[in-house]
Amino acid sequence: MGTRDQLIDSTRELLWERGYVGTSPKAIQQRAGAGQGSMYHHFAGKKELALAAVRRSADVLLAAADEQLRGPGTAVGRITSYLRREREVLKGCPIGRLTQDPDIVADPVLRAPVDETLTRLRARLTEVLDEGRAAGELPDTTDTAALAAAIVAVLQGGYVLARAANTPEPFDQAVSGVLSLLAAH
Amino acid sequence: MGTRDQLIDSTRELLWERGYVGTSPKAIQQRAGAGQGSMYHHFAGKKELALAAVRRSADVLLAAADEQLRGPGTAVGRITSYLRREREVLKGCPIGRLTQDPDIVADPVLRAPVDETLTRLRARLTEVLDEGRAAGELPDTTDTAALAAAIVAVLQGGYVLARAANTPEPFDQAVSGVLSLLAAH
DNA sequence: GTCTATAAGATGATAGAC
DNA sequence: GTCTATCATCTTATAGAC
Repeated sequence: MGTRDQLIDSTRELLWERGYVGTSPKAIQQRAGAGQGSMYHHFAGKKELALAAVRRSADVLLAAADEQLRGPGTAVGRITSYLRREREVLKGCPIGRLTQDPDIVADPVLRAPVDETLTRLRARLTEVLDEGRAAGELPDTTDTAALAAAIVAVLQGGYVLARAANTPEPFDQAVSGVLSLLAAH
Repeated sequence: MGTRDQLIDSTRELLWERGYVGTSPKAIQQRAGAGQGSMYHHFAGKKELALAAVRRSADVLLAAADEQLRGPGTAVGRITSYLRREREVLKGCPIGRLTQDPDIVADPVLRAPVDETLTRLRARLTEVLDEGRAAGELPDTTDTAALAAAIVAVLQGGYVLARAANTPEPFDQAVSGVLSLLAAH
């Protein structure tokens, strides 16, 4: 792996752990084992590097979601697999966490990939729910877009509760809560 | 209002807008209209001031939740009122957002009031759901603690989706999604 | 209680040698 | 491509006058 990729990966880790405001170019360089000159040769600055890192993390997130959502099984079964998949709950969501970063949200260029990722994730879940509704798993009256938003929100909010409590328990509870509602629907 | 209270209120605003890492003592002083000497006279430093600010915001949040949750009406009706209450969605949750702050989560003293607030909120919702279950609004088999976690998670995650999209729409969708599941339950 | 002065270290880059 | 200065500014205080 080249120095450029090392820099991107180190930035991805640090953005996940500390956010944009909490991540300094120096910290990125140290983790990547690169000097200042090297970093500023490959990237114009912190912002450009963050953009590359966020885009890569977004690709990874959507690919991981596809693994369960595009798999075999019923719609509700695939969504259950997705929600129950193993996660590093206490680390939170590498994309969702960026919405709490003032410098990310205030900058249209940095916010764009965050927005696009979560919007696509909701769209993908909506598709799965549409299939489930067509197959009779869900009532004809189901608002699939709203349900998709609720499911993604439970994930994102579950991370928040788990990090507050310093245990994955409330995340698991939230997932169980929404799944039992879904099953009874 | 005294200088001390001004400092706390300015810190509350800045923690909400920029988080702990993104908030400097200097910014607090400027917003409060106080000098350095004044701030360090009233508080030992940034951490102590943040602790006072978080505790006050926590009190406000729980009192606001009680307004709908302890009001009249059925359990599901009160929860609907709570979820549909007017909110500054794009600003996010002043307590929940702190879970994305590495210096907050890493410090047991700073994390404690965040944990306590969200835990109490879930407990309060669990009580309301227990009443609803006893009154026959919900099935006897309902796991009220899990449902409470899901409801709080939808709020916290709804904020995340709204901030990513820069519009309250996905927040409202997520709330609608969970409420329609709850109604059909 | 509030003010100004001072300070060691971090931040986010730029410049130019190699 | 990578390295080592260098730099202006910000950060988080402490010290002591008023």
